[in-house]
Amino acid sequence: MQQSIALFVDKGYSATSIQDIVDALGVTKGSFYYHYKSKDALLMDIHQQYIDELLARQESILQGAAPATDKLAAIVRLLIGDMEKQGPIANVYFRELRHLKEENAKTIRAKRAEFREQIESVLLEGIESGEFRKELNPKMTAFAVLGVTNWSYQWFQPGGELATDELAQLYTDFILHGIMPAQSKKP
Amino acid sequence: MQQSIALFVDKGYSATSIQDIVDALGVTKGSFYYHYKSKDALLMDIHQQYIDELLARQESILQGAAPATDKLAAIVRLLIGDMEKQGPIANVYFRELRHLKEENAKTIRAKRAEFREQIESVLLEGIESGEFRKELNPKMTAFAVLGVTNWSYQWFQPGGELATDELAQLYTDFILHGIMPAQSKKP
Amino acid sequence: MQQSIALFVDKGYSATSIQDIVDALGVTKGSFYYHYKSKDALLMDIHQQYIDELLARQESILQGAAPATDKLAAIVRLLIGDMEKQGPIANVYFRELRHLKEENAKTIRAKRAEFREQIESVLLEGIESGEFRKELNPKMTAFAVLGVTNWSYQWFQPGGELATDELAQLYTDFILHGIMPAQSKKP
Amino acid sequence: MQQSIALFVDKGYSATSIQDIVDALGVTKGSFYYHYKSKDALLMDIHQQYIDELLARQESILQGAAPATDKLAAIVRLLIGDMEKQGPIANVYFRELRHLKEENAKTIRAKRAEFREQIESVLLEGIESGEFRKELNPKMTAFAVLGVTNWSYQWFQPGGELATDELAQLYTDFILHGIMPAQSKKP
DNA sequence: GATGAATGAGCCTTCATTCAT
DNA sequence: GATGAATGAAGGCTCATTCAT
Repeated sequence: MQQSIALFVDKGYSATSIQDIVDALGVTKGSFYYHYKSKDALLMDIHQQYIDELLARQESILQGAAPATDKLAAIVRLLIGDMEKQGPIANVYFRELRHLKEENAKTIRAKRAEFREQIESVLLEGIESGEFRKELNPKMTAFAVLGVTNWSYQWFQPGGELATDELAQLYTDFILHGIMPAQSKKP
Repeated sequence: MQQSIALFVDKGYSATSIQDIVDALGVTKGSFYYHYKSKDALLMDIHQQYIDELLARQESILQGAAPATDKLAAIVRLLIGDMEKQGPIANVYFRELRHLKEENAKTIRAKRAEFREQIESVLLEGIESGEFRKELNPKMTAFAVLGVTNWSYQWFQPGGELATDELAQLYTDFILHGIMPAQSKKP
Repeated sequence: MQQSIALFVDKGYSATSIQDIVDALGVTKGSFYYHYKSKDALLMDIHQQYIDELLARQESILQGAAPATDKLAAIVRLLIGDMEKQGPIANVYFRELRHLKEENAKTIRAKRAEFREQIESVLLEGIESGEFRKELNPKMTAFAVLGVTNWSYQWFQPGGELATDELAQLYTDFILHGIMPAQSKKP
Repeated sequence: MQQSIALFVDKGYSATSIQDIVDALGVTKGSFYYHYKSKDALLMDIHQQYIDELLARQESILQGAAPATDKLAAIVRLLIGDMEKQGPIANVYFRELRHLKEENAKTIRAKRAEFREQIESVLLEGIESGEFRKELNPKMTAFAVLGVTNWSYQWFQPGGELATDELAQLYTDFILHGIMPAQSKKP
């Protein structure tokens, strides 16, 4: 799975052949099909593993009694924070959904929506508590947050000019400024 | 080209065959190769057409003498504003770069960087003029802006609950709040 | 199609690969798939061509005003008479039905039943006219007739000790003796 | 073997994989190869078991001192009589000979010929004793008998409108009428 | 401008078989 | 007796591309 993720990141799912994968591992195609039912099943496994972990960690953030501001910051850190380890798998997750067969895609899309709706509910919480601006559209703002974080998987190079922690900090800042009322900015 | 873009959006470049394209048009493969040298050349044409128009329109925004705030808002509108017409081509542009052959990819990556750097320069302008917060990292902020806008191509459905104009307005708001100092917020 | 029939006769449908077929023709696989949608489609074509011709010729036999005895004899000659030309295709037809996909198999089974029922109707005609024995079970007798004729495709070698005409004569004789009343045998 | 026969009947030898067989049994492929040297060996076992029993039973029919008419009737009953139990194996036997490797096929073909020649000899016996018509060609008539009986394996459904006993009776009748002189028909 | 036919490479998948455990 | 893992060959099919007409 590790190897296949690396290849999918590099060339895309469709353009990566089973032969590419098994060559990278030094095994044979027959062996691949002993462990996976199909190329599609492999892609599904990748998707499921990523989103399931993400949802689990999001839930543990939501269960706490922290203010919405802190919860949102934690979610941003969750998404960006371990890009080093999760970067490749996330990359596949964000790009290759359409190559799942419809039946599987439906499952993943549902979990994807769930994740986004949890962000919406944190935003709503913050709006009601007065932490966030009243005029925000929670749904669109959730998409904006996801845009900022997820887009970084397209360009961020771990080990480049910025550490992931620093990026997470910058973006938390940017997002919180974007949604908090003018007078209540953190010092 | 229109048809091929629609198919690339739907199934991805690799998973779309020339046969798919010509079937959708009711012509034959031979005919395709009369007009395009290769599948790759078609993809390059799509990329070039999109980025060239974007750069041209960005330039005309930059040439004005407006404040940085207005310029940035104009760029956001440029990216989101005509999603109805440009949505599909943008979708291909954002997803299929990796399938260009290296030589072509280099060209596009250069223009892509140019576009981003122009946003950086607007941000810098705003920081210097005091319109934007001093502590911003212009490069990372440029990526954040692009994240917010470009990500919308992944989920936005024209004709859904929100018009593109409204989305552009919401996101301009979100972004400007994110980068302007607390005390100078627009009313 | 000729070549593929020969190969199917020799090795069976499943054991004959597309490669086998195109090798025998000196073309390439791509070429095969330009002309046939699938291996299954080729098999269907073979079935359809055989049964359609058979049904057409059977119909022209039935339309005449001849006595049932003559009609039945004509059908036996129809089945055995041109084994030289039709032998191979008939062989495939009798053996490979199960490899058609269900949808196609249904079509062929229907035509097959039609052919048999026409034989039944000739038998019934003969029974009513007193040409054939009253106690015959028309359906089972139709199957018996088909057994005698069709089985010969499994062992008959054209150019062997007997000409097809002679075989047709022998079998017409055998069958008519089998179904006519004792007293009315032909001299 | 039971399971494999059922699968061969359903899909054909070539189209049935070892995996299919072991799946149906709930064991693993390794286990199959502990019991059978190869797929071909399994097919040979099936053939051998069927023809050996048939030959043995035929021999016991032939050893009696009954008239040819009775012997022939007994052989017809032998072939059709226990179609319920023997149907599936006979089906494989009649269809899959060509998938034996040449060396094995030769053995089976020899036994097959032997069985047929025994029928020929009964026919000859009957012709000489005056039970059967003088002008019969014993070889072709033997094939006709086998056609009537063996073809029934292609369409007969135990538990359908007719019992196997009744079918055997009908076909004995048909065949004997077909070969006996007009004046000596049974009452 | 367009077509029909062909090609060779490559694709995903399945196969019969082997073998260490 | 049985299993799990592997293998190399082959299978059906699709692909981007070419080219004579």
